[in-house]
Amino acid sequence: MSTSQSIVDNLMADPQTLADKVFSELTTAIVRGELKPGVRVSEQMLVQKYGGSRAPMREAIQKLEARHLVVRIPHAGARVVSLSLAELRDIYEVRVELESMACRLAAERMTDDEIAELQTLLNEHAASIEAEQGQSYYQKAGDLDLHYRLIRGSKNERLQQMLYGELYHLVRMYRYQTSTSTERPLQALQEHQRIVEAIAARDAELAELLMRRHIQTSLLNLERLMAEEEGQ
Amino acid sequence: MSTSQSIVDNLMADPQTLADKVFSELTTAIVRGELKPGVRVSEQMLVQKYGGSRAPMREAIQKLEARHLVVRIPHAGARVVSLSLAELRDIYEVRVELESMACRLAAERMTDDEIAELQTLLNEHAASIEAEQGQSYYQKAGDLDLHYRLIRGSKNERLQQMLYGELYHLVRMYRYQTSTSTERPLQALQEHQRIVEAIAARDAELAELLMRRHIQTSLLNLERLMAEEEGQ
DNA sequence: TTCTGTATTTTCGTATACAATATTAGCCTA
DNA sequence: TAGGCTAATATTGTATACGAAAATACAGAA
Repeated sequence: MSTSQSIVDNLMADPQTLADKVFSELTTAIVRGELKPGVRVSEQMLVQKYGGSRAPMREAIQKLEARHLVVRIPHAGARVVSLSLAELRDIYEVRVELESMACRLAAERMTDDEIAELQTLLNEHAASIEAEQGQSYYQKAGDLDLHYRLIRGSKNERLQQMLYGELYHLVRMYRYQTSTSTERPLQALQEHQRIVEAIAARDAELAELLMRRHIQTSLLNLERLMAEEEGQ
Repeated sequence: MSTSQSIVDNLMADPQTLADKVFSELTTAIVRGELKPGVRVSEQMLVQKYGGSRAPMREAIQKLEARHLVVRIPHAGARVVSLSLAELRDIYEVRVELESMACRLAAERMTDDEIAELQTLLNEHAASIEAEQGQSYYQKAGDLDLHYRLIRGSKNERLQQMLYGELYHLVRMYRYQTSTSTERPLQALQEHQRIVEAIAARDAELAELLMRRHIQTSLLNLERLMAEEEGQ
């Protein structure tokens, strides 16, 4: 579990340029909900916050735009992206397809050692839930950790880029915002266990199916939470 | 057929800024192979070519990076992306999944009118091939046109963004470069016809399957062409 | 009070200048 | 002659300045 946080949070190992550093920090801020959807992100503001001049700030904002974390309008500036429920469904629809695909490929391509590591990871999660010490944050980190490993297991670089770089930030962003409540950790763990079992059995089709259902369930969950939040 | 070219080539309707204009032109240049893979794209060079100052050129290059059309290394500059066969396979693997998904959704979500337009389009293609007047460029444009319409038919904005913005430029780039030869237009047309038939019958599963095969065939074709070119 | 048109202010798009880094060419040495 | 080191060059990263566009505030009229 010691590596979970780094895998989840460290997205840019060594920012060689100021623009990259700002981009990296802004990304985490947005994903964590410290910068809320719809909030303006002006270049001047970033200069005051991070120092330096406008040029690198502008570049950072453009990088955020490329990852769909902000929306930029010519001459009008950038705002933190604000997704409608319909857009979130679109994202999940694509995510389901890509991640279940990744799962299928993982079942075909992961080495036996890598699969063994998955099982170890799940045991740790189980212990963590049993002891109820990890709390929801670590459980979520653990959840992400497994998903990341499976995606990596697809051995398809482009697929990994699309899932990490395009979709996951947005998904995480809305999960952070909605799920202050504990997010059915036990059920999720059991689903994970079944998925890993299928992979261990090299049953690609089943693994794909189970992952598809797993993510669809989490969408239903997210919709419920958003509806509740709306109702408040 | 009159709209084909605009759909295929016009990617930015009205570039409100110089950076966007340069980005737009560079994109077409790279996709058409006028800027070959591996070629350096320096800011100074763009200033000389398009006028203006470095700032907007820099921004254009960053936009290209976001679309994976150039690779940028800090302090070292940008080069037109050069894909290995393995990377191209990764891209196609993802494309197969996303586009067959789009096809499935199209079968479920397109209106009857939209489907009727597909059939009209195919008739035009058939006539064009019969007359052999269109030549390979128009046939390719027509091929793309159908794919674009199906993707739009998915009614999933994010899916469209990913296919257009992330994958298609790269796919087209390598198709332009390899396929000087006529690219099995008749066979492709027949495959298209079957796909549209399935959509008209609202048989989503079949439409998905046929599209999957269609793209896999085109990958095989591309690999053959690249191998031939390698051999020269 | 609410809407609209205008003026002010803010912010962005672009131009230019300087600093830091990587590339390249040339020289020296083995 | 080949390889490595050094200096010159070129290119990028950043800073600052100015013009243009949009957001905002305010005043006046309905």
